[in-house]
Amino acid sequence: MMILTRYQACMTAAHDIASLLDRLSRLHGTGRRSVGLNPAQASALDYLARANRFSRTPSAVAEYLSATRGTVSQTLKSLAAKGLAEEGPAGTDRRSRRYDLTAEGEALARTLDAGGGVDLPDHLLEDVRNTLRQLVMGMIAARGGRSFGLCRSCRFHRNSEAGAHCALMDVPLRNEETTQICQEHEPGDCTTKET
Amino acid sequence: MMILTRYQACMTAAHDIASLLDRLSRLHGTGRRSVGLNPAQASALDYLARANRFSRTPSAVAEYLSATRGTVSQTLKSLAAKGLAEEGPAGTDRRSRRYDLTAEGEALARTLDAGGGVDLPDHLLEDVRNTLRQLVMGMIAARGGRSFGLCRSCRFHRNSEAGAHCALMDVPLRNEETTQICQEHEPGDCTTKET
DNA sequence: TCTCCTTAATTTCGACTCGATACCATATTG
DNA sequence: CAATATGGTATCGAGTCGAAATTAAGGAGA
Repeated sequence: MMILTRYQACMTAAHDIASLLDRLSRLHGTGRRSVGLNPAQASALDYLARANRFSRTPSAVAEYLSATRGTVSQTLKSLAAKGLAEEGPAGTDRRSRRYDLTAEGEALARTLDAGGGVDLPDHLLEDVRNTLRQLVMGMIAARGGRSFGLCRSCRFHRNSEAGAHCALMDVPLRNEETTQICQEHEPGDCTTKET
Repeated sequence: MMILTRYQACMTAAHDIASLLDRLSRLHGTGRRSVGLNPAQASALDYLARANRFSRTPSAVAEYLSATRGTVSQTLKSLAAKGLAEEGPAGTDRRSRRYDLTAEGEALARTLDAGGGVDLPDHLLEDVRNTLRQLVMGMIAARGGRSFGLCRSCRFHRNSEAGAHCALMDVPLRNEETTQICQEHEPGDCTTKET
């Protein structure tokens, strides 16, 4: 029984993982087809619900979802058409747009929680989460993408007595913003593993 | 820092996992767009390369990939048109078809190995594989799907001095068949964790 | 200020996926 | 021998996606 670990020459661990990811992608994708949103819209909605105000532009969504800006543009427009998001200017650059979720959008985003269909004992959920996180980070790093981590784990994050502060944008941060996704995130001093 | 494990009320581990799966799906999907095959064809090719002779029917592929028979029918036809697979009868039921990979198909399937873009140290790969396997099995079980495990881990698998044997189909098994995917697989006596 | 270059976003187009539906051929059951 | 179930296929429409072209705005340098 011990010889089983390499039971077949052509079945490497990497290949096996690729196959599992494949199946996982399909299971996950077909599971989400229920709330009136298609998978792309659901993904964008979920991201918008978790990203901070600097990171809700079409370009940021596109990079997060590994899609093109053109594709994402359509998706965001359709979310706006459904009344789930609102388009507006982002900052002083007048080319840049930002999509904020409406109240309905926020509500719908919360209902997507249970959609995963993951049904495992609690202690395994943590393992799964950490493993998936490592895997995502590895794949991101391999193709030179951004980490899209939480603001507070960023190397530009400062915490003074006046409150949180971003040293890159040089702006003060509201408290809840420090636990949102930021497109400018760069893995920091590792005081926390919630990247 | 210890309070971080539940840093935001709305961010459960299950939701976080769903989001990670989402991103993973997209990273994985966009990575495979290279060998002249589209993602669906690559998935089917990989499955055909690993499934035993009872499990290479359109219906089996459809259930494995969580797709409809209609969709899979197209995919398999296109693989045949490219000379990567051959269609033929499956067993005595004259409705049933079976797709076998050609030599070119086998060769191409092997080149898909490195496609995952997973770049992690070896000892982590095993962890990742096992975690993903558990996750897939959990999701399958939650929706009543089949496990599609390896023949030799099935509860119908018998091993006599005459060779391997399937107690469900009541047929003898060639040696290499015991390490292939079977659509009739039901998790067995757990003598091995390679399900 | 006037170019040249870059970047953000959108639009359009074609290839493709996918699910739904209807349909055909072949078992299987009563 | 019906009635029903099952494996597979064809077709259609909605939607995804990437590529390429376009528009608009910012920035750099002469």
